[in-house]
Amino acid sequence: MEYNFKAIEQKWQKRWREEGTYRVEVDPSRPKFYVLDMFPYPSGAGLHVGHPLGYIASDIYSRYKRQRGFNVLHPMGYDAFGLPAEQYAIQTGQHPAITTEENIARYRSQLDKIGFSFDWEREVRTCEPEYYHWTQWAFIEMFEHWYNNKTQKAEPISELVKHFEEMGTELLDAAQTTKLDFTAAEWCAMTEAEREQVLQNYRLAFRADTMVNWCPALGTVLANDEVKEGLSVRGGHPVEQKRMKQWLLRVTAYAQRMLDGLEKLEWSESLKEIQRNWIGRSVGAQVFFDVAGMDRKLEIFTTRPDTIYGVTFMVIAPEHEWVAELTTEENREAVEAYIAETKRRSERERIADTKRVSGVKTGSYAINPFTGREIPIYISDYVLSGYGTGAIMAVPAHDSRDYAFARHFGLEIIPVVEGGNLEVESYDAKEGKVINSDIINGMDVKEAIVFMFEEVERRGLGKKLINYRLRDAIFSRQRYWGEPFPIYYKDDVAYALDKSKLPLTLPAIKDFGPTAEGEPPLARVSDWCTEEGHPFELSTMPGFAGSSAYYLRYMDPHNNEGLVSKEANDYWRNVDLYVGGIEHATGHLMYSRFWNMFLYDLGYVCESEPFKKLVNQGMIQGRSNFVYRIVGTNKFVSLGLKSEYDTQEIHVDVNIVKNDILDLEAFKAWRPEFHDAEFVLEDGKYICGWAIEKMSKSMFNVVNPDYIVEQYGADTLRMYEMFLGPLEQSKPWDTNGIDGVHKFLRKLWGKFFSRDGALLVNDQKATPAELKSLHKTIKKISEDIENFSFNTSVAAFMICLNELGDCSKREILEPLTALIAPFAPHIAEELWHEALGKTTTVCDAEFPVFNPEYLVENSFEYPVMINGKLRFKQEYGLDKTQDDIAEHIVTTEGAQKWLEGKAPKKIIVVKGKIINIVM
RNA sequence: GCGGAUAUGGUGUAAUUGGUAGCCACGUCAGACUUAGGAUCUGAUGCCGAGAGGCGUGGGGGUUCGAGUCCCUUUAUCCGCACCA
Repeated sequence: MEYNFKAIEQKWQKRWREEGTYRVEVDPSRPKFYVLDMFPYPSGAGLHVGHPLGYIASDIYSRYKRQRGFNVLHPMGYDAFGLPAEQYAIQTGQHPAITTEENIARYRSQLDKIGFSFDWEREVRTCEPEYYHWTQWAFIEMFEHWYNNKTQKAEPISELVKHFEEMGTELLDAAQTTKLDFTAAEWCAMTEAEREQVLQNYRLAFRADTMVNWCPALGTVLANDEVKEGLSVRGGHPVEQKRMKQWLLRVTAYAQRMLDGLEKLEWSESLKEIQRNWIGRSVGAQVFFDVAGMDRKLEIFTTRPDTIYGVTFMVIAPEHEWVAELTTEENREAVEAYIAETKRRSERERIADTKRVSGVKTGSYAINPFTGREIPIYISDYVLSGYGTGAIMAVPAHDSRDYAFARHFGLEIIPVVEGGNLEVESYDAKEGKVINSDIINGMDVKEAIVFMFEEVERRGLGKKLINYRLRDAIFSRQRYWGEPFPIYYKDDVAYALDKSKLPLTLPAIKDFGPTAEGEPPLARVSDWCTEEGHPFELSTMPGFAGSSAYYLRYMDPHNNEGLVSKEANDYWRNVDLYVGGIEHATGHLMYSRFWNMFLYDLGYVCESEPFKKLVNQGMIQGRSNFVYRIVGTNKFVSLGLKSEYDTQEIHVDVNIVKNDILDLEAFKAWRPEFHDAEFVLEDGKYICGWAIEKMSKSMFNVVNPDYIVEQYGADTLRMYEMFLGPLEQSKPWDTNGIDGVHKFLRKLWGKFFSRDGALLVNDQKATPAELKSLHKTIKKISEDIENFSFNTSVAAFMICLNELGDCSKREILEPLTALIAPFAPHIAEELWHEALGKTTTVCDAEFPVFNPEYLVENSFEYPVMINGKLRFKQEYGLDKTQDDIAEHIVTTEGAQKWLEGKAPKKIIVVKGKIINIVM
């Protein structure tokens, strides 16, 4: 009987579905384990062979944990709001809900073929009102809370209002947009609109008039992580800076906690480093500089107060609020021209020529608080308005940008740390002896930094301060296909909708582009307002809104009372293993942590971090194939002969190429223009060229998992994807080689059934060699799964089978079947029932336990002296006297000690020769 | 510029964590069975060399009895951040 994967896989997928094999419920009697994949955005192109890589790995792990006795939560759903469906809608008029629905159906059928152990009854879709109800709910909660830096947690806005009523801003330490100062009396005198204006300065979800990333091509604003090098991540359109009134999330409030939280997480060091850089904490000092002839103090931020004696000028950002005041009459024209030019330049241009030095004098002077000297104040766009205070003290001797600026404008350069060659470049002195600096002369830099932090405070010039690079997340999008904001306006004052009115459902529309006035699509909906006629917010939420708390919803997906019940959350807690791409490092993974910490503060969830362990699977690239057409003909020349002709390289569909050999008939049938193609062959074959490229339709290198399942079966696909290489590594997909894995599964089958279908499984006793082979494999597989080293697992299975030869003993095959079940569940299930006669699912078969006794002879033992002879590691047949050993000893010292009767720690034997004795 | 990662046969990779480099596959070659082979099975296969033997983990240096593994240095590729004061 042949291994009929098609029949087997269909049979078991159907049974699993009918019997609800993968359904899970809260069960306090068993330990839980939560394995999560980053849910996909269902694009129109469907899944390619790269998408399931992570799903397969997590599925293996889930099945393994289940076999180890854990109650495993392993859900799947769809991140269904987003730009592509909407762009498609704008072009075709097709409602995004419909395309999304179709795409989801396609994804589902593709996923089902691979045999995942998902509990589909817990499926969530972010675009469904029952789901986004809780996205909107969380937004209202954020709107109704502020962050108290003193208690380090979110607190209700009502508490803040009480504080204002009692003492104004006195003693308040809150996360805020700008620092406000008012008394209780002033607060009480404010109108409702004025108060709301003030509160927006503290709310965790708030509306503010700020500089935002505006993408004209997409017609929307974007968050920082959605912009890369001045271009939108999606689509690669130019992005410009624009001042707009937008909704934001005050993620900066949680900057320190998000930074600290990283310590406890089992994430890759590189991913943690990306988040650390993104948060960008830096410890420095705020220092106030007097402005000559003005009752003004210019505030700057510096991490190097020790270099203050080397400050010879100051620079403020063109957007700095005091530009107009600091500019003197004779410089006004130049300053205004410079600011106009800065505004005109796009973000991309600015990034492109960071080398260019530009700036103008304001005409004002500041006074160096330590030297008392007057120093000029400049405006330049190398100082960013968004970081620190938008003003810097320039130390040209020890900062490359200040140096370039000083050189360009002929400003004085005073070295304050020994070393470097200031004729050529600045000297970034992180250590060394301080010079030209009065009170700190002779100190080491490190010492001087500490001293100066204190000195600045002592002299009342400023204080120690921590700055973060992290920005608040811009949360509104001028688009249609997203969650509506549960916000309405009365006289332009924002109010949150009552939570009992949720969900606020997205109205159906026909035209998905912006209005003629440039308003978001929702402006077209005439009755987009409350019952009282107050207009709703027109923009919708960004993609990351729906994905920020989906892992919580899976715990309790059908709950209509809350996001997740306390009971479900107390049991499932948080995600034990999260598998997904590293591209979400500064987006989804930051927002999710923020969102979760906020809900944690409010007591809705019991864990402060959402994802305990995270594994980043690599990207699967495409492997393209080429044919070479002789220019001007319809004749194609094989790779090895192409240098003899003038040829043109053409991408050819990889699905009609096997092992780089072109299927000539399939090629002719592929496209009409190749119908009459002729070929120049080598050895009767047409060999194609190849290259590693991104997997995409236009390169004809997309491999559909459906096709692989059709040809080889899901179990082969699963094992081959793992066999391809280490999970974390990016690698090209290459269908060549899949035969090896497929052959292995057929061999496995052949252990249970003969070709004519006879059952080979017998009850003979296993030999020590067979048991050794089995237990070596059990040990290896257990370790590999825990380490996510699935590629070596597959190799271990192959070795085991090779070693077992034609052994068909139940004693060996039964544990082997349970061992391979996480990897190849269909064939394992079939063998489990049909060959081993089991009646329960292999998914619940106990994972075989490693018994070291079977491996004893293989272990490294310490040598034992018996009658003057060394008994040691029988495998090498050693039976040596002390003298024999002395001859082979490389370290005389080791030999000496050994001969003196001391016990060696380890004896190193290579090719039967002792090469070392470690004492 | 800063930070992180990677580099091993024709290809994907492995190496008990400092101990016989190349496991397991793909590919290639040879053989068997076949009308046939893009099927199946068996064997060989790092490179040079007829052989003995020599050389081999991007390059150079070091530590060590012993280095793919540790240290220094250098090159290449990939990724992240980037006028962040």
